[in-house]
Amino acid sequence: MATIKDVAKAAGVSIASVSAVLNGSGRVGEGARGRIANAIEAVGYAPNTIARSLRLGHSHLIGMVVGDITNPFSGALVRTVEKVAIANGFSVIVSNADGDETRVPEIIDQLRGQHVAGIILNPMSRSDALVKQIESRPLPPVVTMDQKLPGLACDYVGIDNRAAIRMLVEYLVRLGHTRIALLSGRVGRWTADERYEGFVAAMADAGLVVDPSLVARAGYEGESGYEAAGAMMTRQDRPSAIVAANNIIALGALQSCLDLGFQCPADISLAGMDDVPWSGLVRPKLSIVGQPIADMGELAISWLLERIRAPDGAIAPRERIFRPFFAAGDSCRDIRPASPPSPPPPSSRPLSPRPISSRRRAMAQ
Amino acid sequence: MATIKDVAKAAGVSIASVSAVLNGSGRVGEGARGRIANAIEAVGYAPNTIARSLRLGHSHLIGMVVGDITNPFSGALVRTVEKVAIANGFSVIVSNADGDETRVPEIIDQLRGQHVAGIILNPMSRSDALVKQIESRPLPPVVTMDQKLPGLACDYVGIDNRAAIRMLVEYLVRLGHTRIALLSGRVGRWTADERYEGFVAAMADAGLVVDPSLVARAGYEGESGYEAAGAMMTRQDRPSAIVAANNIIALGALQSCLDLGFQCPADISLAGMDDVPWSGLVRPKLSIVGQPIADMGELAISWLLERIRAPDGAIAPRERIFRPFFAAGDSCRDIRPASPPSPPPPSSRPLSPRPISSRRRAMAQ
DNA sequence: CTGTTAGCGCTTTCAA
DNA sequence: TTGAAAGCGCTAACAG
Repeated sequence: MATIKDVAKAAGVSIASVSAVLNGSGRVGEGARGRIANAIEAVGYAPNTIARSLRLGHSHLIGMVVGDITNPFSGALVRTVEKVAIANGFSVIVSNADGDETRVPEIIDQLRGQHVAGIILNPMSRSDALVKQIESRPLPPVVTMDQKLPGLACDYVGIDNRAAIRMLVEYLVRLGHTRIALLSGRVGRWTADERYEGFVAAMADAGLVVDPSLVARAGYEGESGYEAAGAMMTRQDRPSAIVAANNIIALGALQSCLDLGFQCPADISLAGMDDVPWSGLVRPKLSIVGQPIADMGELAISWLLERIRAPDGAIAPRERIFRPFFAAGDSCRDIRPASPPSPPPPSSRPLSPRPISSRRRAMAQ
Repeated sequence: MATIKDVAKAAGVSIASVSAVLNGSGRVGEGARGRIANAIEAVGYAPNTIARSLRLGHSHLIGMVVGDITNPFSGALVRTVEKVAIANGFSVIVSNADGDETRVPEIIDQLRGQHVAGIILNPMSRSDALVKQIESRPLPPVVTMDQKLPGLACDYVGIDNRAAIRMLVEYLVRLGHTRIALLSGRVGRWTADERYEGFVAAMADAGLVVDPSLVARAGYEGESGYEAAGAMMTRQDRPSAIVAANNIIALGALQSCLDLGFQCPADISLAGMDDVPWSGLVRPKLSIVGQPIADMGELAISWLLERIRAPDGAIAPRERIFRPFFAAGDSCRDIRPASPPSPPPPSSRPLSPRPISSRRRAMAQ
């Protein structure tokens, strides 16, 4: 591997000059600059970022902790973050907690060891181990997503989970539904708890009772949605509508209903959170509340880069709660006894039929 | 950040002893060992892997170059690779070429600069820039996926793309189709070329002519599939069946047909490559030829780790071509004049109705 | 404008 | 069993 020394020798200059050229400080003369550029090409030199990092005291690596890399939500987020990071000379280490929040602390220790310049963190929960670790160890700049981390001087980017679920519940209520089920993630997983609480509050505000047996807290995976929905749909007093707390659960629930021979929305109405790339092709098209992933990802990485560049403690903790958006599909039935054919959606964001490609782009960029 | 020096001072020993304890060389006495362990805990020491990497000449980072991180195919691959890598003490840097093969060389240079221990590389094409770079620069151990890189002493993991497309064509031919279109990726993109050639060969073997105007080489993105299919379907002599060279194209094409008011499979038959997580919920369910992603990812990272641990040049280049599998959906119509209702699928792999969750797992793990 | 040099934190000889 | 010291490749004073 060619080093800066080789370049210097090939160009007949000192390593300081090579370094200066590499870092753009204009202290090098035209002639030398040209010879150095040639030498770099000739010896196939690529700067050793490890040595540079050691010298500088920090790397140009950014750690990104996602809950589940196979969720298209994560993929879209990673893509956005990576794009901005690379444009700024940083690389991204993606760490996948694989749905298990207890893995977060060890992932962070790993990242600490890599001396990453900053971390974009979905903490997933507020486990004791995580809190303890964060309190006891120094951390690089951090931007949290999905869940706030109180007591840590970091930024937070998220959406209002309660409001999001509320939009879903209110939509269903307006369609005449009263017996509404909720499928959410496991207890202790932050967004799952928030969405659960939003559900309870919205139901109460609508004057409806929450049947505890119609609330499942099984997990964010497709299996969970499939099984929980199956259990509810095979009961005598099955719900008329199901709210799913994420995209994967919703798809699992839909599959379960179809497998059991139910029609959607004829027999069961279904509404979920988060967009999926091919939502336009899933039949029936799901009514959803989505998150502006690209905007969120861009803000998160921008804030992180600011923090990395700013002197320690110069930036006060910031937070931005994005507005979720509603997109009506045809997975929910109007079951009011006598009523106009269709109520207006609760949000201004229209859902015209558009090709999946553009919908995908809307989600991914 | 505490360094090895701080630990040494706190323990009243030299840094050499601390290092020895950290690395398990048993040259340190009991007493010293105990004091060092305490000191490490007391100062909250985490080894600086950057310094260690500089000293050792290599990092515990693995670079992974994917074609398009938003393609669920990539997500599943990353997940598998990362899981195995972490279990072996490595971290993964994910680099996204974002569909643009000309970005691969610079990505590799980036990774070289990071002094990654190895690279899992989807070269995407065999561009001059890439070949030149690979010939002229030293590279860490490499395992290529999707496309072989001749002349490089590395391993290769892929599938037989021609055979995969052939399965699709033969399936359609058996259903009585003769006017079959192909939507593939751009010219120069390896898998796209291979799949195109497989298509031509399979058509010839079936005694069918390839209508050049029914072959699109627009790109692997959903937009491409949408537009190309739209153009073909609005012609007078539209095809009776379309073969899509990847999952995203297939979904775009399906959306396009539906938007134009065509029924699938009544008006148009559609078959594609690669599974998608929610394939069970897309209506109609697509007939596809898939790749055993998890197996491929696991082999790739295992081979890479072997190469990283082996002395230079100790392992001869290996390659493994996985068998693609066929999974029948109901997106293809039998248009033979008088015939039995349905032909047997060309492969033994059954496609029973299964919940998306398990299908997802089948794809992702 | 250019070169010399002191470290960044670590591992690893080599002496003691 | 221990410690001193060299040096991985780079950047940034500082000296010329």
